[in-house]
Amino acid sequence: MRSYRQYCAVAKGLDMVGDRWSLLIVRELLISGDSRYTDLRDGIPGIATNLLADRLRDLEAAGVITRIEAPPPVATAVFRLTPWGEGLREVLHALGAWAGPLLRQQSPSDVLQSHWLAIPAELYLTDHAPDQPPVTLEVRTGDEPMHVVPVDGGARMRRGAAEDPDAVLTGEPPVVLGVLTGRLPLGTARRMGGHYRGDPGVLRRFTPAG
Amino acid sequence: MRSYRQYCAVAKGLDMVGDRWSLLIVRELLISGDSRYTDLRDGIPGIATNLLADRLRDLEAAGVITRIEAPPPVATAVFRLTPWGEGLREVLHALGAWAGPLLRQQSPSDVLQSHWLAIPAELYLTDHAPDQPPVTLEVRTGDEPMHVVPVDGGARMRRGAAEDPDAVLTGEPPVVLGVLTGRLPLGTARRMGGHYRGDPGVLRRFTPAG
DNA sequence: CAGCATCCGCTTTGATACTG
DNA sequence: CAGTATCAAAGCGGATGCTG
Repeated sequence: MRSYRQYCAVAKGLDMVGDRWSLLIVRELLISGDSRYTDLRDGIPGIATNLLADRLRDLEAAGVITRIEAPPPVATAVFRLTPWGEGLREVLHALGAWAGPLLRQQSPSDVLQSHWLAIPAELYLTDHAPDQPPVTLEVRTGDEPMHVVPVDGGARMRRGAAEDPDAVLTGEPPVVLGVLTGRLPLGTARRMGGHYRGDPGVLRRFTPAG
Repeated sequence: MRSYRQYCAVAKGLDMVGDRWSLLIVRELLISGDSRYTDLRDGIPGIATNLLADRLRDLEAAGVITRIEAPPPVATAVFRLTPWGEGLREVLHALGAWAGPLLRQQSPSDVLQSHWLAIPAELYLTDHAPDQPPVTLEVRTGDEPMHVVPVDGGARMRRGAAEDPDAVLTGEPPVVLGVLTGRLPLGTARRMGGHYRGDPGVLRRFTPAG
């Protein structure tokens, strides 16, 4: 991207990550950690392979990511956020929180990968009972199951099904997201096709307010 | 901008404000409030006039800004952030904070408008003595003077010179910014060409830590 | 003059094909 | 698997022209 050439923090930040696709690459690395080229391509549907290669070069040159070459036994290289690149978490959280209302309806042409929900969900999820034994909430929507677990005072949303979930939340993505963010009471969510099985306390432990 | 077509808060946010120049328009409206077309053009050096018109249309269609038509006595229309658009303040703050280190050196080709400093500065400035009578710190760097005043517990950076400043900070932009963010002690700043006149308590009242 | 719209050369993107 | 190569289409940047 051509620099804005403005001595301004916002403009300088955009010089680094304002290119199309760049922040979505950062999103994938924030959610999934170290990723191979094909992991990134799969996690960012729509990106052209040449642009992915271009952006990875740009982001590495900017110091946002590093390319970790594989250890000798013919493995494959992975990409990782630098500590500075990790600092973009707050930017993506702010942007995700701002754009949250746009997720209330889902366009038919929108692709959904369940792990993307981790960004808006973790913004709202907490652990209201950190001294209690840990519980697991499985979330089923989109292309793969996810599960929420308490992690030192907060909550994290991880990929995959839970081994022995204490509760399971199912439904269309906007409904599931509404429940997780505390915007939709369970009763309303049920009327919208949502489904909850297990101890309601599990949900209350993680979600805001009521 | 072509939509990413991903059911993801970050992607949806970028669909709205990910176009080149869009967030710089928001920056201007956040710092300066209601602005006319030419105010925006002057505050965003480098933007082509047709692109400014395009982006204003897009942002209005997205619900980020509104166009306020002038009152009858032939005035001129102004652009204003909607309440939702104001929510981008947190995004720009996060991005500005992340990109802060990039402002430690100023490239000779960078344009500087002093009011842009308000974003990184206000991130760090507070009012440590809200019950004391208000004081004013004038900041002279770049193309126009600015001044810092306490505003209910926090601090705001406003355009223009102060009427009767209690202290005046002068220097090259990276030095002034270093002092305001608390990164550079005054002694170090002086060695870098910075200049401070007035009660040192005024600076301490606003800046973090020491 | 403020507030655009049009035109044109250039760069970036998107889609697909191909390669080590 | 991890990219590079190619090329049409879209977007950008800069200049200029038009309209109240």
